[in-house]
Amino acid sequence: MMKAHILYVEDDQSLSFVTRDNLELQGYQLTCCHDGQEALAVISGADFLFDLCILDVMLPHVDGYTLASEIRRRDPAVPIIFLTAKSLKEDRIQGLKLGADDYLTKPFSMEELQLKIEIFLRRRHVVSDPLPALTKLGTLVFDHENLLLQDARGDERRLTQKEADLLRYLLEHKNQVVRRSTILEELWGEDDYFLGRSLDVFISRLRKYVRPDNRLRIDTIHGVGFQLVCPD
Amino acid sequence: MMKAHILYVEDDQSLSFVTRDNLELQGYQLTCCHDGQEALAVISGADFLFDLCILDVMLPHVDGYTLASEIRRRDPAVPIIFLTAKSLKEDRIQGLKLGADDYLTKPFSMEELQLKIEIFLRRRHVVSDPLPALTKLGTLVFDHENLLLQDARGDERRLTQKEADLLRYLLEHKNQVVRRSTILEELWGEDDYFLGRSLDVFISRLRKYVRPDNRLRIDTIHGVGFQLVCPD
DNA sequence: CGGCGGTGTTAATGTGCTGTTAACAGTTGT
DNA sequence: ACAACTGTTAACAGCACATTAACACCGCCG
Repeated sequence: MMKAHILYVEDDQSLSFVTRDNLELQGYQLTCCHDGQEALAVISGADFLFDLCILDVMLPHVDGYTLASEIRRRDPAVPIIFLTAKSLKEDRIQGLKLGADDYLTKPFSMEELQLKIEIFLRRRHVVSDPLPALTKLGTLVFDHENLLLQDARGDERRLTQKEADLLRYLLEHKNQVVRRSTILEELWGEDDYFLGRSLDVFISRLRKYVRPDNRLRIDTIHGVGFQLVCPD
Repeated sequence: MMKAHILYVEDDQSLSFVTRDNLELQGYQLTCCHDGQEALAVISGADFLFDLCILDVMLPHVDGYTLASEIRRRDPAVPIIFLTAKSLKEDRIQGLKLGADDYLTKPFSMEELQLKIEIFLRRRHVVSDPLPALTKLGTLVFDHENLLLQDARGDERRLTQKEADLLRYLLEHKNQVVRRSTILEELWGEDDYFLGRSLDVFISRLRKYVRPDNRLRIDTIHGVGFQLVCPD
């Protein structure tokens, strides 16, 4: 299985250092941030979805709760563990309501953190997924189930079924050349001149939709078909 | 949708009563035991798997830890929440190592327990939402059991069974796109043109009913279905 | 370089899907 | 039998979307 990718947001540098060391030693791939804004930028800019987030509640600029709901907006399923100095019941409840999956009170033991991380990661691929299957497309988040395409700023665009199907098809064959005729057979069921022109119209629209991430392109392979080009 | 089946093992009868009442009100199906042996018998005898287990650590005859590993032997994936009087770090860590997924220290608040239950059930998708008799829908209160919808001013509207079923279905999938065909299959049992038009009539009515709260919308996803949009 | 077929893009078009109201039919209770 | 209530069908208006049209452009072939 892939190394689990963990986002860790903590403004206390010395604690952050220790924790990072420990978790990396456990074989996790860590991305550390020191304030909420940085974290948001990292999430928006990443080409992948994190497997788990560990957030300090007290952060400069953007507090942990706000950060958590921003993260949830982009990936409703990712487990979030809050770190907090307070251990008041009301704070815990507030945090759980706002989307935390678990709570750890500072000072915490590394062992306990590791155990809690394992608990959530263990379940990561067991999920039978009625939660929308989200796909990262560069910095965009594509939700085929809900026909939604979200850009790095969090703006959502609603797609039609055909648009979503075509985008998914290209995504399933990203960085590969797909033939016009294959797409038409696959998504339209037949292949004639006019449906071909229809396909062109759709490609044109998708190009507009993916423009927010300028590393994404849909290349034309003249006389053959198209190729969705994207990093990773 | 299936009610979530929860095993609750607790030897303190008065606490057990309160908790049971609360959780059943939330729409969970509870099986209560008062010691470890009874719990083991129940698990062995049941012809279904529990969706979640809540175990007191201090139990007569068989302690919570032993019980937990027995449960795990039968169902390695079921989430287990421990209830404990102690809140020592060593105890928590010990518990987590032995297969607990979360820990709650007595005395605990019912709200926190409910939230923690939800966190684990959500991930298993046993129930995307438990179906409490009363559900808040923005400022409205929806009582599916009694077919009542109450607005912010306290005015009550009586719903028909189908209206209530449809509203509940949308609520169970709020902020998700639900397909016409799925709704029809689920609530009407079949999917043809006329039933589809019937569905439109019902959606039209529900739109009227939820208008008192202008943050609530039922969006049409052309050619696909509907989406109940509501805050939180 | 010149032509032709393939493609990009925008706008117009028409079909099918949806919103809504009202009539209708079936059921229940009186 | 009647009234009240519920779900379905009808009818018509309105809209969204896939398709078609139109025109500009490009790249490959001679």
